[in-house]
Amino acid sequence: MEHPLQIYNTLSRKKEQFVPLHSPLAGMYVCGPTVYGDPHLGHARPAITFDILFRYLSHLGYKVRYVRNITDVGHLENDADHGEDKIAKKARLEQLEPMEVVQYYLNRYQKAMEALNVLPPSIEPHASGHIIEQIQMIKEILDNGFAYESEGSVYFNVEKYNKNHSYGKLSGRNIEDMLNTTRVLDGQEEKHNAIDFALWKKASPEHIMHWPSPWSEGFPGWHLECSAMSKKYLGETFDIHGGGMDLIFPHHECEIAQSVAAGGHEAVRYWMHNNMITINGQKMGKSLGNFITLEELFGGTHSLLQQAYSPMTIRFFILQAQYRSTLDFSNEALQASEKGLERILEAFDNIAKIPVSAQSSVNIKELRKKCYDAMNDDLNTPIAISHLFEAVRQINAALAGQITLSSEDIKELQSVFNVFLTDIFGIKNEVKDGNAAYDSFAKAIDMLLEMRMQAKINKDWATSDKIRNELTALGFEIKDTKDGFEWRLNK
RNA sequence: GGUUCCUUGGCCGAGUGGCUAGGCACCGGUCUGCAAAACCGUCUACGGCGGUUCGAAUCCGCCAGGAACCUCCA
Repeated sequence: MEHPLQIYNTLSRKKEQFVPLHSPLAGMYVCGPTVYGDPHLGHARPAITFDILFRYLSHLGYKVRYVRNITDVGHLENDADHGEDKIAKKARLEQLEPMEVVQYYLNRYQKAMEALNVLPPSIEPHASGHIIEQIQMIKEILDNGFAYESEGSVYFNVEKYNKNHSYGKLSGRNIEDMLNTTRVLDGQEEKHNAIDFALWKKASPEHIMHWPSPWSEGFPGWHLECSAMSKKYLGETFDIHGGGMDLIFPHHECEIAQSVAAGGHEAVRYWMHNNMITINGQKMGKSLGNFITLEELFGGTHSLLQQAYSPMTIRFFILQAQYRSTLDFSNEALQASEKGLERILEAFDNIAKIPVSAQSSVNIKELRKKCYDAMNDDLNTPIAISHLFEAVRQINAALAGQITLSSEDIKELQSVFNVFLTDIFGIKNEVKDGNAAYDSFAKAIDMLLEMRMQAKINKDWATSDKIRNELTALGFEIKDTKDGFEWRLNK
């Protein structure tokens, strides 16, 4: 498995050669959603980014175990250790069982992910299903002296941990700054220090989700679930941990502290973080209320949207930016992606129609390597896509007879598009793929258009226009070409 | 206020010292009963000022503007 894949490690702040701990196995853990609301465009970014990584590592030959958690308990509102549990609040407001809320939004999340052609992870563990593992980890941290109990809750002692370890190494901040700048919030008196974070919280009487523990009837802190579940499924040390950049602090910083405090060493070898999707230059997110749900995007039902954007358009849009850059949402940008995607898919389809020549008049041998080089450079999908667009121009030129391609080169083009566009980028033709009846349906349309051709030959413009107009009204796009016709069903 | 980062042509977005990414839009052309589409071509940018260098979008400094994190957030 020789490959020069470099990935950017947030911890070292540089690109590093990816060498898994137990090749050919590779383990990756990515922070999944807190399922208390509809998935929005922001959720699509990490899902697609790490889907690409999952697909690419698999393509390179690794046996990848991809764990993406579901947060269904412990994630509090307002401030990390004091607000109401997000799931519980939603359940209270809608008079549902918390698990009904979880199941409802989880179903919607998974449906949206499937539409985006995001492969399901190998394991999708729920925080609430791993209370025992989390309690065990708290015990280890307590035994090692890095946590303290206070009124039924257990807190991580950041100051003590920082004496021999570096709290803040991932996010690049130092504890003194944080002691000076961390706000003191009401109800935090039971913590020794404002920067300490909860491992276990005693449940208040109105809190409906709680479990027994040695300290109180309560629930685990948010940061703990990822440490406990990654350890359970990927081991004490594993390869990649991913998530959004906004999780670096405090979430991932706390994960590092927890792992070290419990097991004596860090768990993660490569930390990867995707950047945010912005709207008008600002982060799209719940707290700002400026998010657009995926359902609204697919249906074009949000007031900011000029039209509906298909899941593949969204996917392609996200892949046209490098994952560590912010990506600005706009109708213009989405429409550009939609057009570009159509063009690339059409060319992909047309590879099969290229006339076979004895020899190629151009050299396409470098294409595959260029795509690999781009992917190996920290998953530079926009560069890889730009190479595919260069190939699109060659495909079109070959179809127009301006260049010639040998059957070997045509096969090579087909193969490169299959590998990169279909397998690695996960781009599919939304009309055709998975539609078993498509062929029969397509032949019926072809038949109608053959009749229109005949009418045209007879200069029977009335009939020819009638067929075109009525098909157009049904959502078909009819194009006349030099010696025939083309059509496409607009979604 | 602290920490970190960003500023590329009409829009999105690659690019880390010399070899003018790519997509979309615009404009021009080809094709065409009409129409639409498609295809081809064109458009040569790097916030401002100064510095380093034979040479800077790319390195350094200052200034301006913006963002993320420091509370939950992908």
